[in-house]
Amino acid sequence: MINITLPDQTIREFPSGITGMEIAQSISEGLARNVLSITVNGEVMDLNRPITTDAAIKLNTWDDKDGKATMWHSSAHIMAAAIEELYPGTKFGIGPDVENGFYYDIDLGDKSISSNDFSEIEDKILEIARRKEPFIRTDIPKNEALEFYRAKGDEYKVDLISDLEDGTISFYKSGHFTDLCRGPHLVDTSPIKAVKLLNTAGAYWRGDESRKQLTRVYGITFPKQKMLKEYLEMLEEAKKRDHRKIGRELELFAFSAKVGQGLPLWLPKGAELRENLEKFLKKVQRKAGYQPVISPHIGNKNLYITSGHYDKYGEDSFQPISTPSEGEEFFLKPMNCPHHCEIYKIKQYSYKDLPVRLAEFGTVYRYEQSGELHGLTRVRGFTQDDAHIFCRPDQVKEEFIAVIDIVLHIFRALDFNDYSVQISLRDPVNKEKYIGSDENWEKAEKAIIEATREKGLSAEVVTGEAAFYGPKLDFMVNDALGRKWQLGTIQVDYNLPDRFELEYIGSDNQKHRPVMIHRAPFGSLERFVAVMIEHYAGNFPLWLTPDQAIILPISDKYADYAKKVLNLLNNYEIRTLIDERSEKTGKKIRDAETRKIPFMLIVGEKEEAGETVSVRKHGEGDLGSFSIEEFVKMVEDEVNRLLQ
RNA sequence: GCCGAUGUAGCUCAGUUGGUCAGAGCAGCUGAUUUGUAAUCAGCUGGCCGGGGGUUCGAAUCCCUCCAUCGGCUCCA
Repeated sequence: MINITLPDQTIREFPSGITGMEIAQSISEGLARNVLSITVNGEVMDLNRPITTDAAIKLNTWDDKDGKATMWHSSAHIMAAAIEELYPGTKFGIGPDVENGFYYDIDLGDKSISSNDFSEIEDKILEIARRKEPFIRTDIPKNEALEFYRAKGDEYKVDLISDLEDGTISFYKSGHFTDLCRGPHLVDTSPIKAVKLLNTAGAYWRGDESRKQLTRVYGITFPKQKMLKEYLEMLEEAKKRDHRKIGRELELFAFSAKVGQGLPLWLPKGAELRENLEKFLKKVQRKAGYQPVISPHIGNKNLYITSGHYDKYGEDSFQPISTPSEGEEFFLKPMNCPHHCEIYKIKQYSYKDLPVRLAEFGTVYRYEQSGELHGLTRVRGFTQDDAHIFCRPDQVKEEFIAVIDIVLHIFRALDFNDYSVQISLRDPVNKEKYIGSDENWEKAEKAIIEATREKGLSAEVVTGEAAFYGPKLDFMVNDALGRKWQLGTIQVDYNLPDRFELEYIGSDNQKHRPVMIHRAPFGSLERFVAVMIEHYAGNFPLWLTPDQAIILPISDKYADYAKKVLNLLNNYEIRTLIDERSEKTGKKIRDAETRKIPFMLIVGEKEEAGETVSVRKHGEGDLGSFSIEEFVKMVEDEVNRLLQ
């Protein structure tokens, strides 16, 4: 007999060799019907694998992440089986589950699949699912496995197996389709009740640009038809929040092919929004001891040779601008840090002067690959809320923590709760990608890890994601469709101070090298605004929104009073418009609601007589009659409440 | 950059197998209306059907190419 510990810590005795499915059946009929996989001592396994030792287990259903993962992983196999039936000769790469569904990378030879073919494949998947094909696991010695795929002519699987350690390799067979796979899988295909193929994409074999591009087919499955319907509705809703759509509707920004792709044009409303954000951050930074600086949009090639950017990115940048007579070469500024290093060098600093914090909303230009451009989140010209802190080595941790505080303060003010934190370290096996000594890197990475721990942030550590000059702490958020974007970033850098030979005079009257912290809480204003638009679905907080109120006169007769109200509100610095069209009030309200203006002030006979406004709040409705002073106070109170 | 898809008025979209197929709604303009909490009525303007080339008696529709956009991949200082 073995002891099985259930998630509620109760321990039950079972005969050795019992399976997950049998345990589920012993608990309840319903659980047995819904269970998808089992986690045994932290490892997700097939429900029909015997358990032979004492173990802590968890039975995973659709409501568990691991249950969904098992379902989707198995679905990928079924999709592959369907594709193999419909497109004989297809070769298969990898087919994992992902956050929302699964994909399979396939090589169709000279054939291709497009969304027109999806319904045929979906039907075939459901047909296989209904056959209730069991997933049968077999372990095969490595050389036999290689033989199997060599005979089949599937070079991708041969490639995968060749990289595996010698020994036995597990395979799963369902119906006619056998796949190299670690598992785990469903007991059989029957839980798959609804399927939707989402899109196809090109994907390089093993993520390597120099290798062949396979066709990646994305799909998602559900145990109930209704869930698929809900998922598709959710996707539709998410699309409504897309910043590209709202940006057009609210006239925030636009692109022009004539100006150039990836070069955003900020329209008046968008510029207002952005300026409000900038004002907010400038205030925060001034309080935190930052000094504004301004540097030009281009810089001499030598500047970037010194910084190392030329070596690293010179080839992939906008190509240099040459002066007509001297042939001197200049680059469009891709980074502010080299300029800020030179600003630091203008003056001699004592150890008592540090830290020096130089801040600039610096617009930078980077040649992003055309296929990478995406609305405002990935552009070729953007403005960083950049600053560089030059400090003594003993100040690094304290300064780093202060920056984390600024980022968190900003996220809190903007109601961004759903972010993740990532520590990006150097890839220790590919050191040639980076500049600087091992010693400097170790110090920098240690500083980030310690500061993050001290702030109690739970950060994911990813190696190989560091900048070429130093490790980073990145703040990531998801967009409406779940795509991850990096916003704030804080980087510790011992290398650029070396390259620029930055110095300060220590208490020992000797020259010392400062440490640099690169930091940008928003990251890029463009990207930040994009994410903000999606976060608020265009309903910005009152202090940020371009237009805070709109006055709606009932008829032309009250135009004079409306203008009087406008003047009063302007004096109180409430951003206010008037809708003077000879439209009915209902129409004016509708249009103001569509424009997502927070307050509508309706003025007619009563209001003029009583020196009041009738206030309607966006999305909420009529709030009743207010004197101008009362309304102003309400606006100010709300702004203060949001910004405190 | 790569794979795939898309591109019709400012916006959202119709346009059957190439043959009155250049349309609708909203927006805009003009006029009427003077309006009380999500759409007043009427009239009108507006498009080289992304650009260029080709096939055809004839192309929004088929082919080639370029550009842009969308979904991914790769990249992201």
